[in-house]
Amino acid sequence: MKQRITLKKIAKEFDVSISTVSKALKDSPEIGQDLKERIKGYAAFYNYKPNNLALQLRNQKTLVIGVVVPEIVHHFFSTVIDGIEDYANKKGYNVMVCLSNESHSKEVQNINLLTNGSVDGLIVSLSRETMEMSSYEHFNRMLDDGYPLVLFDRIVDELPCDKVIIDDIGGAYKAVDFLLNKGAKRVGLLTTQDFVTVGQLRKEGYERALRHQWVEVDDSIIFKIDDSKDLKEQITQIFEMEDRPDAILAVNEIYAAHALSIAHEKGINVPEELSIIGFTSGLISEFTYPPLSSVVQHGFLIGAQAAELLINRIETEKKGDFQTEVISPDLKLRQSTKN
Amino acid sequence: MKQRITLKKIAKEFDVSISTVSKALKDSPEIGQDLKERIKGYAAFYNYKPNNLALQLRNQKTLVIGVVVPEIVHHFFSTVIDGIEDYANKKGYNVMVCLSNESHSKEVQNINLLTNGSVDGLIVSLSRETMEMSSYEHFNRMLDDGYPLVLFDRIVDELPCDKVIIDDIGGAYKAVDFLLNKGAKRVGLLTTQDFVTVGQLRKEGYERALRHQWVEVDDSIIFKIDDSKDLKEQITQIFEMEDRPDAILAVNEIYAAHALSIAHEKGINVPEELSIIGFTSGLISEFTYPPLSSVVQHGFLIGAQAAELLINRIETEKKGDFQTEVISPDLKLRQSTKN
DNA sequence: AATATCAACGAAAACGGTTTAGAAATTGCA
DNA sequence: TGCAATTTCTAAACCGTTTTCGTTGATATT
Repeated sequence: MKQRITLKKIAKEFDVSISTVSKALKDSPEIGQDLKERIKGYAAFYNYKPNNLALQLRNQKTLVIGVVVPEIVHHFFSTVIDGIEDYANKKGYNVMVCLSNESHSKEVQNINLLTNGSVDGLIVSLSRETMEMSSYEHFNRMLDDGYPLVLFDRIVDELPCDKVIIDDIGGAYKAVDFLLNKGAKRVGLLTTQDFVTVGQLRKEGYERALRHQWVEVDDSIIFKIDDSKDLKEQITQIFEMEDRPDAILAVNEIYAAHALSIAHEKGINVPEELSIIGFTSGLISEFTYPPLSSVVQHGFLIGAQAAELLINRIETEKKGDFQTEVISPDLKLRQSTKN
Repeated sequence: MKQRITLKKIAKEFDVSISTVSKALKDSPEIGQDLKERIKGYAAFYNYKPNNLALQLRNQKTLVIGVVVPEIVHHFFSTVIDGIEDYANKKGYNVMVCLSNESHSKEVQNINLLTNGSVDGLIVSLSRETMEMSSYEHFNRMLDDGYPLVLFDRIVDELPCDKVIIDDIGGAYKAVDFLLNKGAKRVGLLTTQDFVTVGQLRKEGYERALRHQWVEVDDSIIFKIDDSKDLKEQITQIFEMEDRPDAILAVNEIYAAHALSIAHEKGINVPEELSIIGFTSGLISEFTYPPLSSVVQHGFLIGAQAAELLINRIETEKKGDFQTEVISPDLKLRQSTKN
């Protein structure tokens, strides 16, 4: 790194003190007009920019917010980051992104690193491992240190902080309610293993919608995918059962898209014989055949909301009285349902 | 922000000097055993962590690399960032991501901000506006300041720095060559307007492959999409011409997916009557019907390569002798082509 | 007894900036 | 001429850390 120009160097050049230069560049009335202008000219010529680290150290704030997400190659998370960036930038903040890759230790490492002074606060979505282990000491440490924290999507009740979540129950309810209203008799659920919170909540919404219309919940058409096994194979079994569903709610886009393509292979007509709705976060649903009706999550909004909560905490230094914002998903109807 | 514990506070507590505390915590042999242990215990109890800003200021390095991309909600870019993160983390660096949103002024702002001391170097993919304006002074400034720069994908010859690009010509060549070998007689090109570099290069590869097999280039089946107009409408026209192509190379995933679904609507069989290959960067191609054969770009590799080049520059402080790494895309065959 | 060695710690500079309090030098005014 | 007021600048503290170079006081060496 070539030596950048500093106040000290300018001071030496003009044989004045560093503080004089500092004031001259800030156009302080304390400094004489001619000297001010000569200094400014010199600084402009050498493209002087104050060193951020020095400022951050002195001001005890960085105007940076840290973001830790399980992965970035995922439409939902990148949309959220987009929302965070947008709001943060408007407020003069920058964003530092770290990935946990679903690993607990990497998450701990990232949190510790960022809370060494590099940021003013953190927005986090928990890694899968962290949730499975229920191990949150790293967060307690940073909260102890006085760093504000906002959790989104993958949250946990134990941590005292602001949160932003999707109304998963409501989203699933909306979808199933819609399917029933369009005449579906046997609505199946294509979901994850039980320990995934999101899966639990969407199942809850699914069941509520059924009960609300006096339909009995039938566990034989609730399919829990094991991510460690072959996805296609597991989904295929759904269509090979004797009394198969006439509608399916899938808790994510990939499951929905696979269900659709396998139905296609089996010669099952969508949406005539089978309706499909998936939770979506990406672009896949638009381009399947037929395009998938979906429960769309507003990632951008979630990010913006999280950033707003965080920056409020940072700037007001208010502790306690934490809130949980709930963002409602919408039903986007395409052609995989009878509309 | 609650006041974090510092060396100074520990020093006051034990009534010793700051340097003594610093040395004690680093287990220096200069400090007596008992004092060392008492200080360490105290520090551990209060969860002491050295302030990063202070370290960065003193060491004149941040171990942070800045990334500026046009957008993050785009599978290609997020994959690249993933690759950058991966390599950078292995080398002990962290990543700060900023978005230009395709805007020149925002890009300038980001570059200026990051090169105020916050990072050790930058990885950038140019915004559309910057390319259209051919205005690169902000990069020249940062290069003048001695900051290393690596450009990827959206690059420009004028800037003296390392670069990482995709072999667009080769990718298009591979695809068209394959189509011809499988018996296609009229291979059309679905591309962007002329000013997009990527479009130009892929067209070049397309033409080379044709000429290499002694097929004449026919401008009437080179379709240049105008992004400001309706996409579907423009693509529909392709299938309404008298002598329509029997194969299409699309320069991106969206064009390819739309071409596929419109062909479907028109009752054109894929791949029997029409083969389609698209350049891809996302997940769409996997889930269309039929799944799209694609030219896949290795975003992760590109990111890792860019990070490697940058970190080398940072650590060796070598100037000049810049290299351009070319990453070759591969042909991923699915069912939209006769295989 | 004078000197060298050593263990254990402190002072101060350095990184690059801001800011408060104060000091010269100049001016204004009686 | 004398004093206050003003203009214009400097010194120094501060943010938190590392590191070089002392400085003690005690013990070992001759």
